[in-house]
Amino acid sequence: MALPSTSVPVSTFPLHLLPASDPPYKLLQNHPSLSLLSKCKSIQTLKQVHSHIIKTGLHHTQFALSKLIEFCAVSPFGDLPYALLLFHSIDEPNQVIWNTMIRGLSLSSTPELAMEFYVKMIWSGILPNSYTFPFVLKSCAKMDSTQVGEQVHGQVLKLGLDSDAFVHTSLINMYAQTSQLRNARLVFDKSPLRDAVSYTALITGYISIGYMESARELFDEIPVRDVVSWNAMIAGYVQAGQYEDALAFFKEMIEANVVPNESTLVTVLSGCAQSGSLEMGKWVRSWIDDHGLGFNIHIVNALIDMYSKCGELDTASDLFEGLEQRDVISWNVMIGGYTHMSCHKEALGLFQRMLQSNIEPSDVTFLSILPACASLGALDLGKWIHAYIDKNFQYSDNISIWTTLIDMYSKCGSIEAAQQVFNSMKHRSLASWNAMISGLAMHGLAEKALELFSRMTNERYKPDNITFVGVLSACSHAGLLDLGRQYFSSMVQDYAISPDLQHYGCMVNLLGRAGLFDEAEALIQNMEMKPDGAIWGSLLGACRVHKRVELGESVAKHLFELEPENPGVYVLLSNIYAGVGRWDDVARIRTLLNNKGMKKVPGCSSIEVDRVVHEFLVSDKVHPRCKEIYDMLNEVDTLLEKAGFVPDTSEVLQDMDEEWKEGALSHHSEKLAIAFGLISTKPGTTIRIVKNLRVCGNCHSATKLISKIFNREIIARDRNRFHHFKDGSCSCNDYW
DNA sequence: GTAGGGTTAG
Repeated sequence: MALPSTSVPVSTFPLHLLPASDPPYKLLQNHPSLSLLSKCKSIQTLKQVHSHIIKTGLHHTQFALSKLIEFCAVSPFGDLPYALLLFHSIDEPNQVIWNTMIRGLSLSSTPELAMEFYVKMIWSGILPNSYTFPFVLKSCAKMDSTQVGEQVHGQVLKLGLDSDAFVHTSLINMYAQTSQLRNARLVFDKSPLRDAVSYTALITGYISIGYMESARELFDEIPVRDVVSWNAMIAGYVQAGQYEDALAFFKEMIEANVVPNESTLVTVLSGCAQSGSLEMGKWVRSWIDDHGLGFNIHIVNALIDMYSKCGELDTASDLFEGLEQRDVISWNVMIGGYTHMSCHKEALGLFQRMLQSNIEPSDVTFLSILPACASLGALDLGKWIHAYIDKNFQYSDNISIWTTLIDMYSKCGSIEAAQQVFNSMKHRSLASWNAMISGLAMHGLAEKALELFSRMTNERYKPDNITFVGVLSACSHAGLLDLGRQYFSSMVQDYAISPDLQHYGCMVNLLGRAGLFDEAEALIQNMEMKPDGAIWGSLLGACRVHKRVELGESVAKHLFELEPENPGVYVLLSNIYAGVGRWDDVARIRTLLNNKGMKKVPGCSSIEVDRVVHEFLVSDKVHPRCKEIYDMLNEVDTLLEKAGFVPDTSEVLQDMDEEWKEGALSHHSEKLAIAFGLISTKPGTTIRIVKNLRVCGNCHSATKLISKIFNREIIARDRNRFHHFKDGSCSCNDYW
C-alpha cells in the first residue's frame, strides 16, 4: 500500500518545533499520521508510517512512539523485534510505553522477557500501575511460575492495587492457571469485587481441574451473567465430554435471551462434532443462517468440522468450496474430515491444493496428513513432509509430530527411517515408544521390539494396553509362542492390565498357528468378553494352515453368525476345502456366495511413484501404461517359469470374479503393482507396495523369486504386516 | 490523557 503523502496536511501540525514534553492530547489523537496507524495491515506499511512520523517530527512525542510500539508489539500484523528496536531508541520511556512493551511481551512466546521489563521499569524509577499488573500476571501464568506469581501478588498489595477490578481478576486467573485454585478462591472470597468477569475467571479455574459441579454452583451465583460466562460453562461441558449438558446449556442461554456470539457457536458446534449430534448441529446451523452469521469464517470452519465428523462429507465439502477466503484452520478441518472418514486420497489431494494456495501448513495439518500418507503407503510425500517439518519446525517440541512420523515411516515400509526419528527424539511420550514397538512388530522384527520394550521399562515408562498389543503382536508375527505366553501373563500380573480383544487375538493367533487348538479354544472360552470376528478369523486361518477341516467348519459357523455379510469367511473356508482337495465343497461355497449376491472384497494394491499413488485391482486394465505393464507381466511369468516356478492353484477362489478363468492368478493386484514398479523405477531401487488384503501364498512365492531375478528389494505391506523380499527370500520366513 | 481482566474451532 502506498501512502497518500500529499493528502496529509502536515503543515498544520508544526510539532517538531515543540519541546520534549508532549503537546496537547487532543491535537495528537487526531493527527492524520497516527490515524493511518490503525489502518496498517503489515509491517511494511508500518515502516512507511514510521518514516512519515519522523518527517512530521511526531517521533519526538511519547504519544506517537507509544502508538507505534503498540502496533508492533500487540497487533497481529506486528513485529516484536521492531518494537524492541523502537523502545530502545527512547531515552526515558514513560509509563504507558513501558506498559505497552510488557503487554506485547506477555503475548509472545517469551513471557520471561515481560518480567525482565517489569523489573527494569521499576529500576528506572517508574512505578507499575493498574494497567501494568494484568500483563505481568498473565506472564506469570504463562511461565507457570508460582513463586514469581506470589511475589507479584505481594507488590500488588503493597501498592494497594488489589481493589482494581482488572488486577483482581488477573490475580484470580493467574492462580487458576498455575493450578493454585485454593489461592484463586481466597483472592475471590476476600474481595467485594464480584462481577461476571471475576466469577468467570474462577469458574474456568474449576473447569480446568474438571470440577464442573463447583463451576455450576458459582455460575448460578453470578448476579448478571454475560455471554462469556455462558460460553465458559458450555466449553467446560464440552471439554468434560458432557455434550448433552453443553447443548442443554446452549438452549437455556438462548431462552435467557443472551445472544450467542462466535465463541458460543464454535464451541457448541465442536460439541456436536465430538458427540456426532448431527441433528443438533443442523439446528445450530439454521440458527446461524437466521442470524446472518453464515459468512463468518470461524463459524463456517466449525460447521465444516461438525459435518465431516458426523459423516456428511459432501455438505462439509460444499461449505469448504463456498468459502472465499480459507484460513489454515479451514484447510485443516477439511483435510482432517477426509482422514477421519478414511478418504485418504482426497486428504492428500486437498493438502496439495493447500500448498498451491500458499497456505502455510501447521502442526495440526501434519497430524492429519501423515496418517493419510501412512494409510496409503505414500512414502515420498511423507519424506517430503518430514523435510519440511525439519526446515520449518526445527525447534518444535511437539512430541506427537515426531511420533506420527515414526508411525508413518513404519507403515510406509521404512522401518530404518522410523528408528532414526525415534532415536533423534530428545523427549519421548509413551505413545512414541508404543509407535516404535508396533512398527518393529509389524515388520517382523520381534527381537528388536522386545529389546525396546525392556529399554522402555528400564527408563521407567509405564507400559499400557497399547504397548502390550505391540509386544504380543511382535511375538505373534514371529511365532514366539513361549515368549508370548510370558508377556501375556506379565501384562496381567505385573502391570494389572486386563487383556482386551486385541491381546487375546494375538494369543489365539500364536496358539492356532502352533497347532494348539485345544488351548486356543479354552482361552476363547475363558475370555471376559464375547470373541469378535478377528479372533474367530485368526483361528479359521490356523485351521487352513493345519488342514483342520471340521474345526474350520465349526469356527466358520461362529463367523457366519457374527459377520453374515463378510465374504472373506466364505473365501477362507473354501480355501480350507481346496487345501485338502475337496473341490465339490469349493464349488458349493462359490455357488452359495453367488446366490447371496456377495462379492469378495476386491484385492487392491498400490504403489507410489514420484509422489503419485497408483492403485491396481485384479486384472486391472485402466492404467494409462497398461500395455507396458502387461508386457512386463508376461516377461515376469516367462522368467518365473524358467526358474522352475509352479503356480499353486489351491487358493483359486480368491479370484472368484469373472476374470478367474483367464488364469487371473498371475494378474493379482500385487503383481500388477510390482510390474508397474519394475517399469517405472530405476533398476536396483527398492519397490514398495501396499495391499488391502493378505498377500496370497502364490504371490508370496512368486515375489520371492522376482526379488532375485530382477535384483530388487521388494517391501510389501499387506493387511497384517510387512514382507521384505530380498534375494529370493522373505523376512517373514514364510510364517504369516 | 493512549491501554487493561474472564469464553472459542483442527
